[in-house]
Order: sequence, then structure tokens, then C-alpha cells
Amino acid sequence: MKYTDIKDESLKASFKENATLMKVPKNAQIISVGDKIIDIPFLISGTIRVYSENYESGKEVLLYYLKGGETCFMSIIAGLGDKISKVSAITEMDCELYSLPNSKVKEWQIAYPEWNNFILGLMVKNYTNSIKTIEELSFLNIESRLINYLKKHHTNAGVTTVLKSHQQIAKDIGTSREVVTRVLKKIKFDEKSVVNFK
Amino acid sequence: MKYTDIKDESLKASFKENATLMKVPKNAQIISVGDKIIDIPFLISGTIRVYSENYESGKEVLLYYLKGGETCFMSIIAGLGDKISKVSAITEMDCELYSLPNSKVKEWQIAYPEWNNFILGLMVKNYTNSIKTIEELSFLNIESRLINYLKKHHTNAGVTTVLKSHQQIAKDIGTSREVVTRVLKKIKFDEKSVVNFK
DNA sequence: AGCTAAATGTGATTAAAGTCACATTCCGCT
DNA sequence: AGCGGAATGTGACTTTAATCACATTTAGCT
Repeated sequence: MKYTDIKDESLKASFKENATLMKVPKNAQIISVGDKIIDIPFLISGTIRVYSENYESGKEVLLYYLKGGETCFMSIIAGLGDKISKVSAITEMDCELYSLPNSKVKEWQIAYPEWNNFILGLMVKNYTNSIKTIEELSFLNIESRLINYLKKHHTNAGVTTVLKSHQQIAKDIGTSREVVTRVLKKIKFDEKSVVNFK
Repeated sequence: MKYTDIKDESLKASFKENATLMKVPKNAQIISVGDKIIDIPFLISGTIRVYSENYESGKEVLLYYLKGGETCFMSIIAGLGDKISKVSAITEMDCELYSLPNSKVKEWQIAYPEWNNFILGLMVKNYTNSIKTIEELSFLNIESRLINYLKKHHTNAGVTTVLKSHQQIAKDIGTSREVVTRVLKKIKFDEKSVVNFK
């Protein structure tokens, strides 16, 4: 469910009133681990990559991408909890977003049933998604994980076209660039593969 | 936050009225993948293991254990969503629990602010926990994961005493019995290890 | 067109974890 | 005390993925 689907006029007005429109350039680190979460981003356009990083190994895992109309559930969680972000977020393209004070999210829980349902919907979607990620990490090898990744992130209908470098894909699924190159080459010629390339 | 901490008398009364007390023996499969979630379990005593399974490989991953006073967040998620469970749950000991109709969880969201906060608290705790699991799976080797597991599941204060067989531990962290035996032997003699054995 | 940096390709090697096969030990039971 | 099944221990081997060290190709720029 997207925040843009909200119907209640009074809630819409409150949103407009309290949210600040912001333009953020490409590759801007909008959240880092340890940051105090005061505002929740509601994306209008662009893409934000939300990920977790491990400093010792330099590894990362993608948690999810945010697209237009979506909001960062991890920020809401941090906002409702101890306010400290455990994850990082970076813009992958120029973005436009509304920045909403954290306090409003909680306030509206009580004031607007529709807002409450919106948050509950996010919770269902994001929690389910995180369980799927745990399952992928536990049960699937790199090849299957890469195929799932491609299916999830392709941009054209029908044909899978992922506009990312092997290095970026490697970061997202938590492996090395060489492995992505090799596996990608392998599945390209595997007739059983569901993924098609341009 | 535990459901037993609820203060509102009217909510307490509603809970008593709508919940059914049940006794479930050890090793009872209380939820299986694909089950329709009609009732949410609120555990009084005993332990329930909530896990995800992969039929092809026979592998499993532990999602969390439920102890007295806790409730199964994954059931609430399923109840609010498409009602179909994506996970399984089994009692590890004889359990007593309250079984609450799924519909009440949603109803009380609006009727009782305290219930709403209770659910939000669960959401923060469980989502944070699932992100930690993703990080462990992505960044840590088996040895570190096993150490974390022992720290988390020890029963005595100070000394780590895990009353489980190597096979059970292996299932929980998603590896094989031999690997647990070997790693356990290794860390037993590693002075730097934070984990102490009896 | 030619230069450069980024991206991709690939063999060789290493490391980590999973698997197999079997030995040994432990524990509850009559 | 001794039997039998469960639990643990361990060597040898295989598989998977990570790492290293370069070669080659591609794309953007003036």
C-alpha cells in the first residue's frame, strides 16, 4: 500500500501541512547506521536503496529498494522504537520526497484509522518480505538468489533487463563481482532459466 | 512487550472473554506452512519453536522461540494479511496458551489504544529481530553464528548451558550436525570465546 | 578516431562448509 | 549389569563460493 492511496481528506491535509518537500541528488547518503531518526521519508520520485552494512568485511546486504509512492518502513520502525537507525539508505537517482516528522506517524495512529491501516499494511508487507529474504539466504545458492534478484528487479515486462553493473548486483546480493559475472554467464545459456536477456 | 503487561481493565476483560485456554502437548505441530490463520496463540507457559522450512533440501531456519507471555507475531501478520501462514510452529515442551480469534486483533486496534501500542511494540521488536537475522546470515560465518545462538539461548545466567542436542542446534541455525559438533569442540578450547561451558 | 576509466571475462588457488561413512560414548531402561 | 538407541566424535572427501591476478572489452569524452 502506498501513502498516495490515502483517501481521508483531513489526513491528506495534515500530511501536506506537516510534510516538507525535498529534492535530493543522486548518490546522497540519506540515512547512516546510528543516525537519529527524526523524519520519515515519503518518496515521490526516484529510487532509494536501503541496506545493511558490515564494516569489518566491507560487505552489504540489500534490504529493499524504495520507489515513488513508497515509504521507508525501517525508518518508521526506528522512529517508533529507540529512534536509532540500524541501516543505511542512499539515493540511486535524483529523488523528490516528503519529509514527515516522526512524531506525526505516531500521533496519526490514533487520530486516523486509515493511517493506522496504512502502517499495518506496511508492516505486513515488510515483515513478509524480510522473512522471504531470510529464507533465500538460508536455502538458496548464489545462482538461485541471483535469478530471484533479476526477476524482482527487471524493468521491462517480459524481458529481464537489469540496468546495473555486476558490481552493483554483487553488493545487493552480498557476493563478489567475479561471482556475478560467472553465474550470469552460466544462466544466460541455461535453457531452463526463466530469465531472459536482451 | 508482553500481552500480560496490558493494564486497561476493559481490554483485559475482552481478552478473557474471547480467548480460549488450551493445553498443547510437547512436539505438537501447531502451525504448518499453508495453514489458514484463524486464531492467534498467546503463550502462558512452555516454548514454541517458529521456523521456516524448505522441503527440497530438508533444511530449516529458526525464526524465533516463543516463551511464556509472548505471542506469535508471524501469526498476527498472516492474520492481518492473506491469512495463510508461510511458516511452521511446533511446541518444544508442554504448553498452555490462550487462543484468540484473529478478528479481535484487528478490532481492538481501533477500540483500544493500548492494544494498538502493543501490536506496534511487537512490530518493532520482531522486525528489528528479523533484520538482525538477515545480517547474521549475510555477514557471519558458522562459528560466529553458533556463538551468537548460544549466547541468545543459554538458560543459566553467567554460564552458557544450552539444553539441546547438536542436531537440534544444527536445525536452528541451518547447518549439519557434524558441523555443530566440530565447531562446538573448537570454541570450547578457544580462550577468546565469550561463551563458557559447564 | 583515439584515449581513458570503468566494466567484464577468466584461470588458478584457497577457504569454508557440507557430506559420507563409520567409531565411540552416553543414557535410559529392565 | 548389560542392552539398544540416541548422541557425539572424527577422518576423508566434495562442493560451493571467495579471492587473487590479470586480460579483454566497452563506453564516454574531446
